[in-house]
Amino acid sequence: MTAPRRARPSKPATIKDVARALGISISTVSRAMRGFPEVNNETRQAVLRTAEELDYQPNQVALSLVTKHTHSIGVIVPNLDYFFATAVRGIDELAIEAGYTVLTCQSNESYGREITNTQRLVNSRVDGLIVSISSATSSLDHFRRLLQREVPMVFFDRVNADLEANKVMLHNYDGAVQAVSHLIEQGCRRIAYLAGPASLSISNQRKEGYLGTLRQHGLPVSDDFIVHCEFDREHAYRATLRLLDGAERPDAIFTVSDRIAIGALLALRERGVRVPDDIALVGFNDEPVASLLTPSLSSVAQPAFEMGRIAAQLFVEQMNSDEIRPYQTVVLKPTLMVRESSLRRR
Amino acid sequence: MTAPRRARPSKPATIKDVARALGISISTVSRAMRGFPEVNNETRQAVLRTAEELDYQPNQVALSLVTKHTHSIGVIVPNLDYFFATAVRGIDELAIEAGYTVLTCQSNESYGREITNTQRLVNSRVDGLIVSISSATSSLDHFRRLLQREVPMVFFDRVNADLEANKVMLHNYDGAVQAVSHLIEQGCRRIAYLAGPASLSISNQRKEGYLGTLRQHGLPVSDDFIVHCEFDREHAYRATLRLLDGAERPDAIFTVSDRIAIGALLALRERGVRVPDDIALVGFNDEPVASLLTPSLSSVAQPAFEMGRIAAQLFVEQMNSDEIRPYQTVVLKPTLMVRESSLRRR
DNA sequence: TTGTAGGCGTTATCAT
DNA sequence: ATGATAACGCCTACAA
Repeated sequence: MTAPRRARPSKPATIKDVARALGISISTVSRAMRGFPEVNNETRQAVLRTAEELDYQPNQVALSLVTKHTHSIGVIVPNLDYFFATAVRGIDELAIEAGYTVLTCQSNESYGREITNTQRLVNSRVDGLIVSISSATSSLDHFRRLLQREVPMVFFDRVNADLEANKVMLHNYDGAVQAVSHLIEQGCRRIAYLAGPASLSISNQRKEGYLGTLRQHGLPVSDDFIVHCEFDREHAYRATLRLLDGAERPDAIFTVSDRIAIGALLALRERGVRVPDDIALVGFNDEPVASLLTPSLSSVAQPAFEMGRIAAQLFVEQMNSDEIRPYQTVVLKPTLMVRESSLRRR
Repeated sequence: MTAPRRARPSKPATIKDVARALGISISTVSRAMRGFPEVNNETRQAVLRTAEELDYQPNQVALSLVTKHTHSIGVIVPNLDYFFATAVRGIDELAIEAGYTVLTCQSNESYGREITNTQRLVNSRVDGLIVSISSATSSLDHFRRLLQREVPMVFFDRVNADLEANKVMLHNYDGAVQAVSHLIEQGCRRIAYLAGPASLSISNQRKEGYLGTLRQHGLPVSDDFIVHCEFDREHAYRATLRLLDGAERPDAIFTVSDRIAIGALLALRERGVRVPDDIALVGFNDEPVASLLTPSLSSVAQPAFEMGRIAAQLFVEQMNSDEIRPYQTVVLKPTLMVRESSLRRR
């Protein structure tokens, strides 16, 4: 009785193995593999056949060491919720077309993890980075260092104004304007804003849009109507309860994301507040869940997939041009999806 | 007027730069950096300081070429929906603890993309792969080749019985048993199964559980009550309409996933079928959306995060042991979450 | 304790 | 048309 044995593992064939098998030099193999015109046709055939037989695949690691390119893009996102998963698909799609492999890491909304991810990816010599900044990120030095080295970088969605780099983002201000204008049209006058972490550009840009719209319509603004909370259903739930227990009760809530809107909805349900009659509600992101809620949730849609594609597009362009090009900021248009949660029958 | 100029990009420092700056050899630097005991303390200090100043980070690509290890795991998933995103987080978490970087690729349920992803990751010399098989995958040769080379591989969720490798999966049969038994308890007798693609193990294992339970209760089984469709709301919607228009109408539907259950729910709503009174409904995966639907959706929960962690655990164990170990299959327990969609008031 | 030389798999340069 | 050789950045003998 012999011990169970698996097929003997064979190390991957190298260019040397192919050369030796044919009794020729590795340079010829290299040239044949890459389709250089100068190599004799019969030689080429022989090389290709032997490579096939030996299942020879060029070692990308060795190649990268020489060329300084890995044909890979490191992507760092705070999480993989619906929005980011969709954006990553967009990045992925264009990247593949352009011959790049996408390596996705999650920072988990952690500053430390973001730094670790950044460093590991860079040390693994990805050709560059596409990043959406974590909500906990307090300093941008880890990115600045790379930008200084001209490592190609594109930021998307959660960008920072101080960073000189290519960016793709939503016109967050306009998204808020659409949402709040709509609520005002529906007769709402005391509109609250359930914001995300104060550190995030998207939180604040949407806040500006919210404030601007209120002012434009001559509506009062109050700090009590602006509540910050984490991107998390539970936090949103509690924040909403605080809002309901405040001195003045709002007649509408605009939230920075659908996930937060859901937390709000649960709180409202529990308190027996009718939506939209007592309090109208508008979310942000237009996740598929929005249309499935009862009442269905009005939400500001953003083109996540396209945002990803464009980010990858900018990245590839930056890679391919050796001249120094000015940084671009692409701003995408939001679209308000009106549903039951904000439609008042009059 | 001069053209705008950015700070001059500096190439990353190499071990040579550090050595040269100190007038010592690179081997000493190498040893000092890695904390070898034999190196003189003053030398070590000097090296560390200079490395810091020059911002020297070892080039992982060069390192990999020597060591044959990249300390990275390639993960291939069909998509990044809630289940897979959660599982990837689980993989990520354990991998980071163990010092690995996770590179996630989506096959987009495409056989070709799965092959491409596999090849690219392997050519980039990831240390191994953690895979959930795409629904379109028709041959497993691309994986078999790697297994033969003893490339560490772990399959999860969508596994294949013919593959000799480590696996983590749900007890799908039991999940179906729980769901169907529950429906029978609720008085349902004509229970239909809305299955996913027939090529998938999870579809079929759940089908076996469904059939087994019906037989055990002496309930008739009928092919008309088993409908396959893509993992997609739209397909599920149409499949449900077909089901409703069949000769005999079911009084319950068990679905292979929540996404499909949602498609079914929309079809039922549109036809004015009351859930659960006319037709009870049970989904699979227990996505967060399940509890938010109206009626809230009963669903078989699976520990996605834990599944990911265990997959990574198996991977790391396989990496760290040089003896040939038998392949393991870890089977996790499902839990039925009962909600309104299947609870009949009697 | 430190330095030298060879090698990892590939490409590029210069010969032949 | 093909081959030899240096180089990429690092590690691991082995030598000093």
